[in-house]
Amino acid sequence: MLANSIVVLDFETTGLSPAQGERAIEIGAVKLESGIVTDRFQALMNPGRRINSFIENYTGISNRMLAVASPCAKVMTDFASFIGESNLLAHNASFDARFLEAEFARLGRQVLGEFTCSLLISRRIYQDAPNHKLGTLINYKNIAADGSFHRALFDAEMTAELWLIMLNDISERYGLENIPFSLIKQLAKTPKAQINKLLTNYASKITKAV
DNA sequence: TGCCAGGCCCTCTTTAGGGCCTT
Repeated sequence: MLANSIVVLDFETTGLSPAQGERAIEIGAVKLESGIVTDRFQALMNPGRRINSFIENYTGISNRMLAVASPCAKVMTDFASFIGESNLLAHNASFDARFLEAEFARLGRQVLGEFTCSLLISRRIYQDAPNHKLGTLINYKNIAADGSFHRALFDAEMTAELWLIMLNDISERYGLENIPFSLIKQLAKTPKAQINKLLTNYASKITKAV
């Protein structure tokens, strides 16, 4: 079903915009290879300043926890080794991509893999869902959730499970055995009204090729 | 708590506005 590997990641941060000086405070990620979780990464990181009470309440991450965490530079250096040149996935990837790029830029690094977004795919595949928040989609697809949302590793794990189910649903709906990353990239930017045509045509080409 | 930002996406659109998502 999923031929290539991908790293599913999630950041907890001090706010919404690295351009406004916000920093990462936790990174969580799982590595998927052929649809199986083969590795995990989780670390809190000290942003060098206190976080506000909203972020403490929202994430459950306290200033006391961050005071004893490694600095962002150490954690992000380790994370760069973890992801290597893997392609990347996140729920609302534009948010996580901005923070990954910003934290890497502080280290003189660049993101090597390509991002895709489970939010954009879910809006196309699950048009009847109540909304497309991660937690809502987990309930919508009856995925067991035994943990705390808004913690990085748990959200990454949930995004990965949702991702595999989305790929499976696409596979079943259109009779596809493999869904290459290139098709996912195309799917994420195709208007909703053209999704059926895109996937039907792709399935037709695959069938003819076989 | 919900504004800050930014990209996507819909519509009462495209010379724009506002909701959805992420923390």
